[in-house]
Amino acid sequence: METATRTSTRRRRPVRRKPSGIAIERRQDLRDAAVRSIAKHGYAGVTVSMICEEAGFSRGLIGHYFKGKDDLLLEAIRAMSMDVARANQAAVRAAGKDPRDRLHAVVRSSFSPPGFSADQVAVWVALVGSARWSPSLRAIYRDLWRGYRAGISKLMRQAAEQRGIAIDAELAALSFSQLIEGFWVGWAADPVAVDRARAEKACHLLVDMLLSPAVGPQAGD
Amino acid sequence: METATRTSTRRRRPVRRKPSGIAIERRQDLRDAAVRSIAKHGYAGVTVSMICEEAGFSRGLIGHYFKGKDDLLLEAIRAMSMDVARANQAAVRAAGKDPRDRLHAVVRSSFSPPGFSADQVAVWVALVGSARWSPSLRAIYRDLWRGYRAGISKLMRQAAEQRGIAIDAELAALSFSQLIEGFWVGWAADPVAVDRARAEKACHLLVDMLLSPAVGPQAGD
Amino acid sequence: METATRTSTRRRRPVRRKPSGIAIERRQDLRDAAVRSIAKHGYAGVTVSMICEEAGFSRGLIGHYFKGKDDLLLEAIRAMSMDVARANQAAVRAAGKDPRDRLHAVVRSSFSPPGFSADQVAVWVALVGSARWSPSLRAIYRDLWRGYRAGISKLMRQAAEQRGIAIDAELAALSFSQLIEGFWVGWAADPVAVDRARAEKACHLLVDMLLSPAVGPQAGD
Amino acid sequence: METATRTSTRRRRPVRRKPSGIAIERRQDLRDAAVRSIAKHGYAGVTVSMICEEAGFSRGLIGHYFKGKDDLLLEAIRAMSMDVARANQAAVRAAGKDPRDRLHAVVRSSFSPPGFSADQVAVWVALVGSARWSPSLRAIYRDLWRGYRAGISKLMRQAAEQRGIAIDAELAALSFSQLIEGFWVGWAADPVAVDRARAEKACHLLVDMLLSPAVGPQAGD
DNA sequence: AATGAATGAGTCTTCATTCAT
DNA sequence: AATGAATGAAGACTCATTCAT
Repeated sequence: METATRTSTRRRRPVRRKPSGIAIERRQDLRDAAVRSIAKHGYAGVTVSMICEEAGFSRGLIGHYFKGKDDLLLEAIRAMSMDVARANQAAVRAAGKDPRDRLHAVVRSSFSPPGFSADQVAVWVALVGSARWSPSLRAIYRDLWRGYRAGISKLMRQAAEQRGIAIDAELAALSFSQLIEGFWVGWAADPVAVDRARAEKACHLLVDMLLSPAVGPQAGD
Repeated sequence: METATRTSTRRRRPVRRKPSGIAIERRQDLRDAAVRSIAKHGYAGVTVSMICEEAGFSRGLIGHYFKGKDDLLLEAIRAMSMDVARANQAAVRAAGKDPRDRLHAVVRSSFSPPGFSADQVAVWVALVGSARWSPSLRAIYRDLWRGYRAGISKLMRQAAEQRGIAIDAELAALSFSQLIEGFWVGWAADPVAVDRARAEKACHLLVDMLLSPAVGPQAGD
Repeated sequence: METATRTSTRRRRPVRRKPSGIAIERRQDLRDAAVRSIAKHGYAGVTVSMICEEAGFSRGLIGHYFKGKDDLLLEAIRAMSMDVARANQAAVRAAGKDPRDRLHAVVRSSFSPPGFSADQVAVWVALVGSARWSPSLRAIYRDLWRGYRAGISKLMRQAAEQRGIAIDAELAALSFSQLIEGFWVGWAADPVAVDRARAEKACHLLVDMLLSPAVGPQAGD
Repeated sequence: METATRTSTRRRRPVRRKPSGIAIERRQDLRDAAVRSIAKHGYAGVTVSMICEEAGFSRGLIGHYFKGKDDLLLEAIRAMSMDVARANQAAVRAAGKDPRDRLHAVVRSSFSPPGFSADQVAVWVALVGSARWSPSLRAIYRDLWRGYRAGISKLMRQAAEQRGIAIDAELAALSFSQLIEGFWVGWAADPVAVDRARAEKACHLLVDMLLSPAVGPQAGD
């Protein structure tokens, strides 16, 4: 229904705004439930009821912690993205200083927990399959990949320099990121044909090939 | 080749011919309109109204030619898939006998019309983003890729034999297919970062790397 | 849910837009049902279900003929307003040329059908009680009264000139309009205390008093 | 006089005193906040959250002091009505003994503080616009007007006797009350067209006209 | 064969109320 | 006494499907 414009006068200071601990917890509960629900039913198939049931709360609760369904879904996907990104970063740091080792660490991280799980891949595929038609999802998607590729690109450049070869690091990073993404979406839809272990192996191989002298993407091609 | 977009020149309400001919044509009209609608609004965002309006018919018409919305959408995606497959096959045949040439021809075909168009990629992404949660879509997806990979695998084996190298042709085919799919979904969501020409270049490069002695996936690794 | 922006390409001409007779009829049905429903339950108390049931249709029908509940309610109130205005105009025309006769005719028209009915007064009161908080309703309200007062003001001026007295015609018209409105809202809430016949009598009397020499609102006071 | 708006200076969370005193004060706080909220959002648009926020308390507090939302709203409107009535009574008393002076004092009181304020008029209009559909509101409305008219009627009779003219005092009082109410609702929805000062002037004029010999409502007409 | 009118199920959202702390 | 977390009912809206013309 149409609402009048707020002609605010004499409003007292709004009652507390600080997310009060429990609020943070509930938002987290709902985000997690949303991730699981998206994984189970797809981005379009998920309903508020499903999420709340999954979280163990009543339907109306969502309104207390999120502006609406979209807001929650977006936050859930953002959180999942950040989890994946964090897992990669941790893997990189744990791999030592060598750029080539770090690249292989990213590959491993991309196909094993905590950066890779059935739910995470499913939500990622849901994101992929919706980003084209939703500006907000698209923004999440782009930001994540662009940052990711920048990191990979840097590692590629370092690894190439170290080995004394000249490569198109950006193109290498693009191949790297898209091969992983290709395996993710392929695995989500057909985990039999797109075996996880073989996918990882193929990615390791790609790194090796890209960093082989006179074989990888020559700078200035 | 018959692409979905080619039909855009079809006139509304064509003059009547044989009843059966009309039926075939109507189904075709609706399928094409469905493809365009999915490309425009996403798989979940498309409505019967949109499709019928896009096709130039009234809402109720769909019931005369399809069991329902899902039936139409499935057919539309199936048709799109077959168009893409046909384009690849034609490209392969046109490339001559050499298996390596044929692989490069598939790459070219994967990033240029008639096997590659904005609508086709969009619908493909819609398929990818829904296949996990729809048995029917999953079946379409799997059948297509499995057949595709079988063909690529065969070409990989032939090319390797020809060059006297031993490779894991299945793994090579898997990498090939998933890199292309990775580029497709990346391009759909971020065509700026995932440039079409560079994507194609990266795929050509992958073929070359895979078929390089002592670099590609060694059989028995 | 979030929807993508419409990237229209190749859209065919939309299928017919002409309100097809039956559409006009249904809109009318729904408008009438809305007026009755508002009269029965108040502006805020009315629901889409009530209106559709009152009209004898299913809940979903409203979406075919109106943008939504607000749209329908607005149209209904607008239509009611115009009915009242038309009734007044007809009464004025039927009253002959004399401006004083015409003013009395407006009074009569304001308290007898077709310009006055329980439903019309109820809807008017609903409008009065919501206009302050709804820009759209306010616009309807203002337009109607301003036009109304302009007409009354003109008649007042003519009647005064005819009788050779100088009055503040605008103030007279304002008094006239607000006395009638006061009686309407009073009658709606307490028809026993605010008797229709006595209300009409009081309004006739106001006209006479306003047009009495040396008693009414002197111009330039 | 106690007006609804005067309370706006009350501090949030006053220091505790006697339990009963606190309870009285809380009820008062909530009543005042309800009046302001109704004025701001309309009778139907007001929510418990709004009122509690306006009062500076948490949502749940209302349950401690009122049976529910309706109970609070009713009390708030009742309080506002009584404020207005009290303002009129005070004005009458302050005007001296002359009945005609007293009537003019009521007019003045009806268009100036503390009997007239934007919030009070707004809440009054909310009452007018809901009374027809709510037995409780209707009762408040009727009681108030009936008492009011009885007082005006008495003054009218006295003033007429004093001046030696015979009038229909009830009808005069009805005109008086409904003209004022008409101006109130008109001013609420269109304060530009229904100017406060001109409204007051028109009401003073009505009193004079009603009390003019051979012009006003003759007893026995 | 084609239309578009009508239906009703499904979903999101709002919000008064309850209640444990 | 006060808070705000949680519930669940109610209502608006969308849209696939049916069907009379």
